[in-house]
Amino acid sequence: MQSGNTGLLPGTLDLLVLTTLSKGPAHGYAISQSMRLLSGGALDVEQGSLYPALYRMERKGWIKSKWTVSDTNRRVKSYRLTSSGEKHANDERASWEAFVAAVSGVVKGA
Amino acid sequence: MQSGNTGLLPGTLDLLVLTTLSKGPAHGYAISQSMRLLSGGALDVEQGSLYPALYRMERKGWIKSKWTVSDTNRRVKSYRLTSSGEKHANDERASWEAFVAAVSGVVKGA
DNA sequence: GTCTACATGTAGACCAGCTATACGTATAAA
DNA sequence: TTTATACGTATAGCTGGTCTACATGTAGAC
Repeated sequence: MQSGNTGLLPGTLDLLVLTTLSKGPAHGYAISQSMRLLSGGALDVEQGSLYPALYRMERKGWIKSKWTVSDTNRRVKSYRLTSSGEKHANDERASWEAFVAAVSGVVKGA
Repeated sequence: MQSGNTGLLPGTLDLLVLTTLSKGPAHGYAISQSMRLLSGGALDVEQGSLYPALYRMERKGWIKSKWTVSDTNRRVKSYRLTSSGEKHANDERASWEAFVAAVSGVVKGA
């Protein structure tokens, strides 16, 4: 069961994850926590959304994974941003901002 | 072939259409033009996206259609917002704004 | 010895949106 | 008069990301 998102996530999840990773490598669980924290609790990305997204992005070469041990002493899969991913994140951020501006244009009237 | 949107539309299209209709009844083609105009050309909603969305929303009772004749002397299907649709539009706008704030929180870092 | 938080993973379904195409009309230009 | 173009509605079929729901397992606290 999720709390915050209302079907708006599609298309934004990649940007969210890539941005989070741009602050440094992290594993899946930590990424979801980080997103929840930074969004003030509004964004609650389920595992069933997050993990498939991570695989997808790794397939596309935007991120790379490596098994390590977390500071909580658990085996975790740590992801880091590739340079290709960094570039893609910038593109996505630009698109997102343009889109928000466009929607605002409509919602606020001309 | 579309120009502006990059997969971000899902979840926002309803809000866009309902908001457009909140300014007065309009037919499909006019709605798409209106959205393009108000977004400064950034939003280009294809017929294959718009018309199914209109049916969906009519099924849900948010809008109502009626065949009329446009000022260009053509048979057009004019849509108007119902009170239920108006309420829903407000809810969607609130969700959208909350979501934008949440994403901004992540993208801009805390 | 049990409970909770941590952590990864996947099968299956859902469904909105995209592509592509079809059909048709009013009006103006050639 | 025929052609072109903007106007206008419609739908079949695909794609693909996300959500639901479940399975599995460990570290540390109590």
